[in-house]
Amino acid sequence: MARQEPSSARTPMHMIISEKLRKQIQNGVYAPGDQLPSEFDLGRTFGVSRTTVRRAIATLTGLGLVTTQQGKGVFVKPQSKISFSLANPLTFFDSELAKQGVTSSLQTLQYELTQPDPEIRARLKLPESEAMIYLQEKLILADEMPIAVDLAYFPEIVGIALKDNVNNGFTYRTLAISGYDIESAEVSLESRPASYNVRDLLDVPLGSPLLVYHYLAWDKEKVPLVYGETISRADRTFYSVGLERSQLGF
Amino acid sequence: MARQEPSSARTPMHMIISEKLRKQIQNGVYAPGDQLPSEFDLGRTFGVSRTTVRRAIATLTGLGLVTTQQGKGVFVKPQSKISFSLANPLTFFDSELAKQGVTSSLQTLQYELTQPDPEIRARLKLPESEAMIYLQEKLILADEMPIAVDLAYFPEIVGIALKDNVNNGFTYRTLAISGYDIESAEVSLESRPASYNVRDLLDVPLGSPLLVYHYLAWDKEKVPLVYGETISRADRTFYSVGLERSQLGF
DNA sequence: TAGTGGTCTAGACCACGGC
DNA sequence: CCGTGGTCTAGACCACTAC
Repeated sequence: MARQEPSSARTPMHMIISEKLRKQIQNGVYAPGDQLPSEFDLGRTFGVSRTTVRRAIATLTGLGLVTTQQGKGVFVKPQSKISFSLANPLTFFDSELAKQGVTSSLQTLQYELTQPDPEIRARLKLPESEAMIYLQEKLILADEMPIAVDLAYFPEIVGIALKDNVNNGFTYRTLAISGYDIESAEVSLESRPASYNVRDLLDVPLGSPLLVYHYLAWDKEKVPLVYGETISRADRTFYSVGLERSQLGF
Repeated sequence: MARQEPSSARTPMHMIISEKLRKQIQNGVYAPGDQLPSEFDLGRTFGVSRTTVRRAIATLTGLGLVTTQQGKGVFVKPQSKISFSLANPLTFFDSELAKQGVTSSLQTLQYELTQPDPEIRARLKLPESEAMIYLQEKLILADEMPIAVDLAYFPEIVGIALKDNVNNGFTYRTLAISGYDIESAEVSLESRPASYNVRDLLDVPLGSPLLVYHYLAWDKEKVPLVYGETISRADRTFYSVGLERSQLGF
């Protein structure tokens, strides 16, 4: 039942197909928002089974070029990205996004006292193993679409003070209002594939790349005030910052 | 020929299988470096076809948890990441990586005069459309394995001055030696899926996440000295930086 | 030579969207 | 209702690795 050409061409058919479609998308043959031919049609035009076409489409999905919608078809994805500030991505994020022509909003999903993971406890330098923390979970929307989730962990004392201001503005600003002044911070950025938890919140396929911004902030006495992670869709966001001579590493 | 249970369970078999394996990997049932059962065996134990097993394995590959090796098997990937400095990732990168217990080296793939893309020309603010630039392409190795590619674009005058020092140290330091002092810079970070070009250089599967670090540096007169991109394997690297109060956005 | 993953087929049923 | 993508099968051949 299986048939395979004498492998005159070394490159597999699914790759030939995905490359052809990729170039057509890049060259504007299919514009953002356009629908690709159906899997059945593609199979007929390339003379391959539907399985092979699906393999090619899966590649394009992995490259972030198309999305599939059951019952409708395969569509070319728009590509624009939103900029976050690396020095402080989420303070004033609303005005910053407005500058980029994007309407934004915040949604606090939860704010609760809970027991921290050992890892979180270590980062916040909490000595006792029974110490509790406040967890704030927020959803960041741009143009009505969720683009990021923020998880912030506060030591209990800090968290109590924040309680009333939780819905105003954002982390660093909220801290300042409550009388906690940040003196320094350590931030880092990594990329991670989407797992099941965030997949639903951010409406992305499993395994698609996410940007994870970690932040740890201290007061004058080097006491940790907050640790957090902002998890954003890598296909919709990037981080940037300007650096002066004194800040460069030489 | 096709058989499908009455869909008592709503979740597809390939997802059940990938989730089961994912949890086993997370719980250490399969440690880093371990080999998973063969596709044939997994199909037998789960009572599904090999195609379905392969679909599950593809998910795990997308999550960065396993790698497949033709003729050998499926293996659990080790997970450690190397830190780059965000303020200046590639100056002194050797000593920085040594601190992390990693031996590193640099390999200049090419250094040549060429005609820039319109995008590069715009970033370097080159007025004439016939202006040429120097392109430096470098491979960064950690523990003998390629983890990043760096593409640096220099205006012609700058590039000539650099010619003799190209193999010493790295971009910013090389510039300083040649008498070009950087006064300020704008850097940004994004994540992008691996395309065919970098796939071979970095030895990663197509579509796996990459971190892309963009840098644009100017002298005192705000004349661009270099624009570049450092493209690194997201499963092997992250970026971090310390910030003082004055640098925070408030 | 045996065992592994990589590619591919022809056909089935299911779930969803829109007419 | 039909057309779309989502899931799945049983079996084939190829390419690579190891013994």
